[in-house]
Amino acid sequence: MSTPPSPTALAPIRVPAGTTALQALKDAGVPLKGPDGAVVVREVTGGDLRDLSWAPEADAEVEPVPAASADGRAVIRHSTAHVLAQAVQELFPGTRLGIGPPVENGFYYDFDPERPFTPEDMQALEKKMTEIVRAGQNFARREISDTDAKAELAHEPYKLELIGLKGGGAEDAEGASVEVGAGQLTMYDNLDPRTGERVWTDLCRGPHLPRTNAIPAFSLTRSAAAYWRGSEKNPQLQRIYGTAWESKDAHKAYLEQLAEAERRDHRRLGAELDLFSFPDEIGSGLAVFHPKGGVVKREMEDYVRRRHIEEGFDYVGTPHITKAHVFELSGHLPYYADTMFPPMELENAQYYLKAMNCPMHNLIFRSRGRSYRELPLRFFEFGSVYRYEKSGVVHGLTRVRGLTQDDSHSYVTPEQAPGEIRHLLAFVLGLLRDFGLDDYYLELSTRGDDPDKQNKFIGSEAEWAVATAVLEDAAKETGLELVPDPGGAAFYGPKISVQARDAIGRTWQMSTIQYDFNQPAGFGLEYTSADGGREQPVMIHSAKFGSIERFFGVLTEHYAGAFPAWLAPVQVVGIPVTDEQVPYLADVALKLRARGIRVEIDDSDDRMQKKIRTASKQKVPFVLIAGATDAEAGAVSFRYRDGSQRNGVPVGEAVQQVADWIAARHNVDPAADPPADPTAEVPQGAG
RNA sequence: GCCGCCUUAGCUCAGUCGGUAGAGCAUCUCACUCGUAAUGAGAAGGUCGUCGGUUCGAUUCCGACAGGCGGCUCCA
Repeated sequence: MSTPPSPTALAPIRVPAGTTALQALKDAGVPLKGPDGAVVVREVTGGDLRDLSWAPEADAEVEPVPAASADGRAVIRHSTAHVLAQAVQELFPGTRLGIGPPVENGFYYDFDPERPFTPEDMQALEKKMTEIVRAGQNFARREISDTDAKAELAHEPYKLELIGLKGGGAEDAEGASVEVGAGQLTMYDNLDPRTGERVWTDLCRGPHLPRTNAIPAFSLTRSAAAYWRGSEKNPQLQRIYGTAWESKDAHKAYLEQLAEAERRDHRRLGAELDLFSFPDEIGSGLAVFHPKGGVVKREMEDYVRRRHIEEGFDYVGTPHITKAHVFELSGHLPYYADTMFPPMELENAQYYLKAMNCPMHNLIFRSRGRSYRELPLRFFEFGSVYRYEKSGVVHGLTRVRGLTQDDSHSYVTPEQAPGEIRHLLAFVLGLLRDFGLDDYYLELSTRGDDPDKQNKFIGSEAEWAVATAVLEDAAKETGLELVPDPGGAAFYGPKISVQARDAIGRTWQMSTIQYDFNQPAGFGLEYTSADGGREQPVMIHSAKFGSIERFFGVLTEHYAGAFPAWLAPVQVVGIPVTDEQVPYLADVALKLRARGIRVEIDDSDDRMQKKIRTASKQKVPFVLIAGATDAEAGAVSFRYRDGSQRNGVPVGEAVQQVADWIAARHNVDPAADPPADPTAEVPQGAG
């Protein structure tokens, strides 16, 4: 009698003809029990996910996939999406089906219902889904000819469209391949476990769990509209999102992660911590920074200004509005006129609020003759730009209509470009580390090869190839993960962007470095080379924070408002045990201020416990408490942000400790240990 | 921009099946002087997002607009 192999480390199993994969696994002694032990299988020979109800016609090899893996979760989620669709069609007969793929952390299914779903509908659907899951219906795979499928799906126009796209390079449609695949069409029937009767059916390439009751845990999360096949030109369907996991614990952990993300939401923390707001009177997407947010912003700006000067940048300044002509020269206007604030007419000229700074820097470059000896020439400024983001996309500080870029442009000879890009990459990565973001990867955005998108890009194919190679080489040298982003380049050139993962595993696009050979041509930029000839420089755009506002928002969420001491709006709060100690603490505060430390004394009428609570809710890094005992001893008592304490610290030592911790940036911050993300996983595709 | 939902005090929210509103926190006042996350009492605070319509009467019903939220599309 052999020990049943573990599902995670099992050799391929032979499935004899005429046997189901399920039976073969049972015969091989693979444990197939209860929802938490759900096992799914993969056909090794085809490299394609298949399901347990599949009966191969000839010998085939299958291997189990652990439920707690990306593949296993995809199967669970896709099966749950089917259950959702079944529930929708039972409760809302006549609803047409779109597609229902697994996505990161869950799944969705698109529907064309009589009317949009309400929150009450969602509850009813979740209940119906639970019934279907409990019923333990079998998912049965059935191969079908195109003709038969079309007949069977005559009442499902969207499915018919998918069949029409089959094999014709239709994998572009988000998730469409999940439904139809490339060759043989398959239908999945849900069978009543007692009667074997078909209760529901859907066009799908699979794979699925063996039975609906192999879905361990799921819930519906939200509903929203989505364009059919992802195009604005198509009608909108109603999309229902849900999540499904291999165990109740994993499901719970995910829901807790969502709650944690909500607690960290910078829009909520911005109000709670009095950092910034968005007055309606000013307009959507236009932030104002309050004094406390102003401190954080100023620390960020001071840091990045100092670093640019250290790295050899020249600090320049340019106006907020300009005649249209500069954006014609730069080539931006045809692409972005719609997303810029509309022009102002003045004295027969059109003035635009600037939406980017590069053209202005080009004019500084062009203001006099330039020599190769000056290169690399590096301009930097905090450039405020205004972009008319569509109303539906404005989001807190991360997507605004008025923003400040820490924008720089390096003008270099083509030979200097690789070195400059390496230099910029090192600069950017060091900056992110100093702000506590040390988990990141790079994305290389190129023009790609989608023929529909090529007219967006200017410049020759050869120039693009050179630019892309330079960026790619520099990116590879960092040793960081490099993810391709075909089609994602700027119209004037390819770019590298740094994607940083925050404390709870979400990724944010931060800094960008862009290689541009087009604007120097448009502006007629040139320098005199060593042999007296005229050469065209390459310009390299880079923004380290990207936008100050956006970086601020991401930092707020990364730290959940508990900024490292050097960034904290208030670094120290002094709390007297009784009013008697106010003058004593005021004296301590003077010593701290002399070291440039931001300190406040809470001399309100509240009790000290309340003051501690207030300081704690404001996420102040250091609370210094002084009572009669401390005052007599010339000491203070620390209460750190994590709740730990250190009593009776001599004032001189206390001041030094605070100063040291601030100088050390994030590394020694007592609250710099955010909870680990239990559900992090590699993002997965829709198929 | 598109679809859906939402907008009541500074904040978080009750409430009015159409007869102009209430709590907690915050604020202010007074008392309390207290050793590591909420002392007590009192006061003040709202033309119920804006404009229009229906109605004897609209915060409530309808419409438009503004702003917000969740997605989609977009993101130089």
